[in-house]
Amino acid sequence: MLASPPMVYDHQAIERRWQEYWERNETFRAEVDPERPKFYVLDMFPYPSGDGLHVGHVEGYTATDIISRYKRMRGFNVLHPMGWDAFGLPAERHAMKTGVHPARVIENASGNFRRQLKRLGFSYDWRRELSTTDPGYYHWTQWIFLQLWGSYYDRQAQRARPIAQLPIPPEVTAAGPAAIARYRDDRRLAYLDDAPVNWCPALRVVLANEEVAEKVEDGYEVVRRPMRQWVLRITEYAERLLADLEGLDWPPHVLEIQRNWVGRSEGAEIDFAVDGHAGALTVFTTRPDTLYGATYMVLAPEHPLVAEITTAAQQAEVRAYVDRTARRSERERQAESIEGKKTGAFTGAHAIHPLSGAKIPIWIADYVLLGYGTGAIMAVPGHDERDHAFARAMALPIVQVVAPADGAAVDIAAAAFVGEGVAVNSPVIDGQSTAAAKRTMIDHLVAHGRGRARVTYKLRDWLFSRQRYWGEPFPLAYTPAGEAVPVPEDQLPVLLPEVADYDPSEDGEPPLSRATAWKQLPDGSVRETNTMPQWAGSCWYYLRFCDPGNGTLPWSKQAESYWMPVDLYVGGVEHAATHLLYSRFWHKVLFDLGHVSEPEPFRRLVNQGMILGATFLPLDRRKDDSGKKLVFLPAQVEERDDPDRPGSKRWVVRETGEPVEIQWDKMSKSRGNVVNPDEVVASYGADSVRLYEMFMGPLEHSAPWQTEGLAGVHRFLGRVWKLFFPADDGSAEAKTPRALAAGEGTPRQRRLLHRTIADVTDRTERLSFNTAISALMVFVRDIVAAGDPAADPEAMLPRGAATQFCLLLAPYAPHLAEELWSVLGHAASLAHEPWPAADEAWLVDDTFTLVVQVDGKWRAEIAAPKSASKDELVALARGVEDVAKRLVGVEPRRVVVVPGRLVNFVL
RNA sequence: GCCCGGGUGGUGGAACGGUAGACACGGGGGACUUAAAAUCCCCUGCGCGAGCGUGCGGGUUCGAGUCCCGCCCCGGGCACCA
Repeated sequence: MLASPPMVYDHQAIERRWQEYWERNETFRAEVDPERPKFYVLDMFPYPSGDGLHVGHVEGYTATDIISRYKRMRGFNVLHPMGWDAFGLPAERHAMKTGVHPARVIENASGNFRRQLKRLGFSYDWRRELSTTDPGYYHWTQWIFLQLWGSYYDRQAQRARPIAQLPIPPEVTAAGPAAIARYRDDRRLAYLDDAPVNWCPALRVVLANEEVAEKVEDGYEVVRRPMRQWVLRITEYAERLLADLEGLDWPPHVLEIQRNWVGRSEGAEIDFAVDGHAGALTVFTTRPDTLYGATYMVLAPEHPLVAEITTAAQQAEVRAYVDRTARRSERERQAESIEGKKTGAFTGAHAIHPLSGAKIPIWIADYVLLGYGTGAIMAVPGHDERDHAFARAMALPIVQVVAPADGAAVDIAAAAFVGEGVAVNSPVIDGQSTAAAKRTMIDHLVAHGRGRARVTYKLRDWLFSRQRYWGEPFPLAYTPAGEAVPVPEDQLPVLLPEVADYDPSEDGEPPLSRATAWKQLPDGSVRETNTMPQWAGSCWYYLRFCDPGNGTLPWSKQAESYWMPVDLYVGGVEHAATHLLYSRFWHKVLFDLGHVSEPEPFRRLVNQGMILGATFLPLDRRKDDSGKKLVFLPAQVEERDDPDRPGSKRWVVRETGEPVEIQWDKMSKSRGNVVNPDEVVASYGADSVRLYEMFMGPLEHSAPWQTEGLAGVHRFLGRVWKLFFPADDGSAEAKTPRALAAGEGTPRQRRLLHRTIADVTDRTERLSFNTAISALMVFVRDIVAAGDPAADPEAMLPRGAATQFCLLLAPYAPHLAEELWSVLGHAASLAHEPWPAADEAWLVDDTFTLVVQVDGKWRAEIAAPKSASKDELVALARGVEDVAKRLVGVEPRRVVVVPGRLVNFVL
């Protein structure tokens, strides 16, 4: 239970007063102002869940709020908005359970979030609040979808263009309008595809590749099944999504995830003739230098050539294998095969080796994936582990074509040699290093028309439709002939209709398909009944924040070019492969089409760490009756003296006295270890919560939530208060503030003040909030000396120092800072006051602490004048008794003098 | 397996190549109080000590937590992607 700490000052009243003041005065209202430099600080906007905020959310929001407030005081025009990513499954599932419309669910939840955020004093411009579920918002989500649908990728120019500019080949034109339409549809950035998708039967929804891992981790089954779905051609942007990471100030970790996800690899395409058939079988390989080692070919079982080339004798076997593969889940397929258990079937057909002319058998096997490269490989068992395993299983020949550069012998029959080395048994490239051999081989293939250099990517196109209710409707309908036709822009938005039942059918028929009146259009066409995934709304919300009220455009050119890009974006790392990739993709499409002015949306990205919550485990880790691990929640335990170790405490279960061990985990409702900010704000105050979350450690680090730490910063704020009201004992007369000395105080006080200004400024810039707070603590500890103010000016608080301290404190503890600012006699908020400037003259002392070392070991420290020459410093150092003693009878080989730092005698 | 981070007191964490451990929590002692709470002050890396100390072993340097090489461990990402 949260015990209320003693109250040094009335934080509740102060917080209420200033939150009302800010709201009434629209203190944080942001408007485009070309005269002033802008700064755009963005939080990853939350999904407004019914559980409300927990203290984990608050960490990132506090960081962005500190920067927002700081930048305002530095003269920047700051855009700092907040909104709701409110489409998605949880609201819909809640609706299914309770019958409450998802829109109501979201309205309640976002109202609660808004209240909680305001209570923490965050300086959002609430006039810009938006929800992705608002028709005025998803109007433009639909509009962007139509931009994608209405564009193709010009590979020559490496950019998207309107589909009307797509050159139509004469033979297509000759074939008539239907052929032209099909030609265009095949090239649009949004297209319909029948390919197998990731279907989650329990959730009754398809998943994007990026989402599969997470759902599987959550225990859901995901199977592949063919469905006709909208897909976005993100793969066209693979190279740019990769290359443009270069200029971004993002955490290395996130850059790595994105690079991995795009998965670029360089290699070659090689054409193999198929014996007895026209046309070629093209493979992709990253090791064209091993071409002479290809002893067989493998096609993915789904490869279109399989049916064509399989011989009569092999038909039955091949068909059985293809069926078997289709029925097994991706996971089943992979699990066995990765262990080295390779399966496959021989097609009976043979390929002609493009260099040796040898006939090599063509197999099918599920270790080759249709979706990557060309869906076919040349198998080089000598130098690829997977091919090696397969060759051994099927008794296929293994030959060596690469040898280790150091001449070591390798047993190619026992294991593949996958390293680089020197080409052997390869007439065209014998003796060449792997790198050179790759180049030579590609040149050779090009010269003979048998291949070409090629880059492939792991990134797949983005599956974009969902069989759910609570999402954006697609702005498209199908004519009776089955042609997809866009809803005219002037008829947007396509509103989400009311339905009786939110559940899709078992086979994936979306709930909107039962909204018959809605889906049936007067002209006989039928609306698309899938909806967009939750990512759609979050792909561009940062753009809408620039101009949220615009009723005629998604954003004005003026607002976009002024505010964008986002200067600082703070959020969780869990969006590294999804949201951040998707929105970069959309942004680039919008850039190509001239709707935005820069190719990347987020200049700087920071991932805040997790705040961990406590649960308690019995020492024997026993399970409860239902077989689950037994855990105790913070409310069930308390700290008591440990009888085994006097003087220290341990955690015990309150009722039984059983000792338990503390365990820190990510906060989650199901674990029961969530800390609600409302509770801690009520007892310690918003400023304490903000300060504590920042003081826990670097923003990127995860850290455990500990009430003792919260009490620590709470005490600090109490000391700040007592700096201004030293006698405050709650009585009325004590409410008079401390008498202030004029000016900035004694030299010592001035040095401390300007040191504090310099440190807090530098550390805030570096987002090193924990150390900035520590500088504030040092100031409060040292600014006023103990003693009699009448006799000792050091015991007075100088007005100048008090004033500037308020400003330094303001980004961190804005309520208290505003209150003290007004105590100092200011009528208006300090939110737009200029940030204090450190006076260089007070940063440099006229003396400094000179460290004297002998042989690099610390021996003494003495005060030395800053102005002293090197020789004078050495003389001073030699004068130190302990040093002189050590130098008796020895002349140092060398004397190192670092002015302002140290003297080191090297013997 | 490959690729990124990271290993500093009892704890969270500080340290432009220049006094390792700022600041805070926890712990110990004291002041105030009839008493307690709250508050304030002092001590608190290890070692009785010379000294020793930033995961381990080398190296560069007058000087290394920081730079280089080789390991170990922890966290994360990717992985049948040819």
